[in-house]
Amino acid sequence: MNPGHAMNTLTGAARPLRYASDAEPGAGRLRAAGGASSVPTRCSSCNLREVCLPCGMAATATDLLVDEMVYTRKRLKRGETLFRAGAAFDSLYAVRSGFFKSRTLLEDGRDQVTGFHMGGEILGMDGIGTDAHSTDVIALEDSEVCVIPYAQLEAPGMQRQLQKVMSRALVRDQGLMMLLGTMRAEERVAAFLLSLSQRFAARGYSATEFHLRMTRDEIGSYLGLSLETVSRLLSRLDDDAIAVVQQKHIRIVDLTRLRASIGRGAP
Amino acid sequence: MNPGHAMNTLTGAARPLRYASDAEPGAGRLRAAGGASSVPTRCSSCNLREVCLPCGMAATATDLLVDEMVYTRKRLKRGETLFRAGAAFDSLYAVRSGFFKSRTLLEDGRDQVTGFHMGGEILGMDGIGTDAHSTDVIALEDSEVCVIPYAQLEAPGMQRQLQKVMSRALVRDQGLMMLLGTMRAEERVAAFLLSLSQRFAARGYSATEFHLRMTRDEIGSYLGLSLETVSRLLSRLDDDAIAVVQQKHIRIVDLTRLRASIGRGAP
DNA sequence: CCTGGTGTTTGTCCCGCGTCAAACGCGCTC
DNA sequence: GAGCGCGTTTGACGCGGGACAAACACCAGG
Repeated sequence: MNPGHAMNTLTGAARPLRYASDAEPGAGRLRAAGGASSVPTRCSSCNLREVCLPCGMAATATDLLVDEMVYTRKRLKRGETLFRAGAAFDSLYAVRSGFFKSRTLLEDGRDQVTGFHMGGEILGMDGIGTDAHSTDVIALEDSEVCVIPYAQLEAPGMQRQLQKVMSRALVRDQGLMMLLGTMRAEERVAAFLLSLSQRFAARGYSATEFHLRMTRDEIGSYLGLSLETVSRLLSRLDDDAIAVVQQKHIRIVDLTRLRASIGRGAP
Repeated sequence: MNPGHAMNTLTGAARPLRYASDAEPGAGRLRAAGGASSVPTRCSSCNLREVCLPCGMAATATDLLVDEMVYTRKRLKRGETLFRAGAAFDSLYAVRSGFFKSRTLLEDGRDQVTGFHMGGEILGMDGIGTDAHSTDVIALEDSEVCVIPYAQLEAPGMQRQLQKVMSRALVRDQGLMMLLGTMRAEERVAAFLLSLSQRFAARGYSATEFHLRMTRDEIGSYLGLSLETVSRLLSRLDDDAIAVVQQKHIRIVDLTRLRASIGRGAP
């Protein structure tokens, strides 16, 4: 249908540019419920090691290194802030459990949700360049993170790994820019659901049935739409029997048609 | 006017999140015309060292290191491609002279310009995570880049430096997301011009008078607008005596009002 | 010089989505 | 259980900006 190389989907259909997933290809199913222990965490025994920062390192070379990595944890309750824009940067954070949003603000008061983050993803990379964070990160449910002091990230293997994670974040952002720049409202909502679906699947949860942790307002902000439009389009997906939408509970019924609703086309 | 911390401008007015600038704060004026020599380039004698990747390293520690860094160059003519989405990643590129656009495509044929790049900026970081590029990068005028083989980037200082550059790119993208997600057409065009203005200024060119290297279509794609809307709004800036617009030549007459046109407000 | 191609400007139309408004449902606390 | 508040849904309306179209400016080549 198009000359160039087939590339870059937000739909979960094909190649790279899976715009909202830091999860690695090879990441199988794994229960990510989060144990009860409150001792410092050892990477080698973490159930997220396949999707987290050290991911790939084991295969690479320094398995021992991963074994020895131990981080302190931090718990956050729903609504609490992990860090704020302007705050001094000193650590990265790996999400162990829970769900976060990140948010950027313009000085005139407008703000936008720039990402939603779940288990295994790395937060705080926006602070590396300037030694200060440029976003707020807020827990959308009770959550737990590993604190990774940046000064401690010296193993050369880790450096490479972090660069990979950052690079993937860049590619993810390009996907979001595509979404905001070229997609119509209906497509944005579909792409959003498909992205969540993929990411839940990569973490061992159902790809077709899940709970939204964020409000319509937050979805709208993320997608560059009003909350009413988001609500309307979710209702339409329900009407069209593509998904069952009951408040924050989503069940995708017809994944094929959901994917299809992205590639061009008026209702 | 707003509770939170004053942050994140796209306007050149204040703090971080200068959304389209990889240039460093301390980067003074420097003529970036590009010498005539065709020998391999030594970083220590490059006129872009203050805005390029090694920037900050000299101050940091390993000045010798920078002295010894030598890279091969590559020339591109207007319209030529530096790399394509899907191509194997092996090098980063530092822009020595000229002007580039990067572009992402969706498999249904839609594409979007995701960035414009000028002297001192680093291209190709999208490939680090997956060992393959996810964007096309194309020269908008005759240009020259330094080729930096990724495998060669091993000095720990360089690793840190690259992380900083990548982090800043992440923050820059957040700025673009804000633009695409929350700004009205008029604001987008203003923010775009202000961003260019800053970046030219950081490189020693005039902040108020410059040539656009890209077409209206490319600007529109970047800003999530149609080319007609871009044209109309540039005409309006001219009518309102905020800028003189003659084809691709821009002269900003009233920087204050241009900045003001971003913070909320109907025409 | 004229001619064709590409990029830009400007006009007209109209629809997608933002805005305003009202009613509803769920989960609090008391 | 009653009352309240936040989040969601649905409707009505209007406008910003996309789509289409036509005329114009600039440049290269014959």
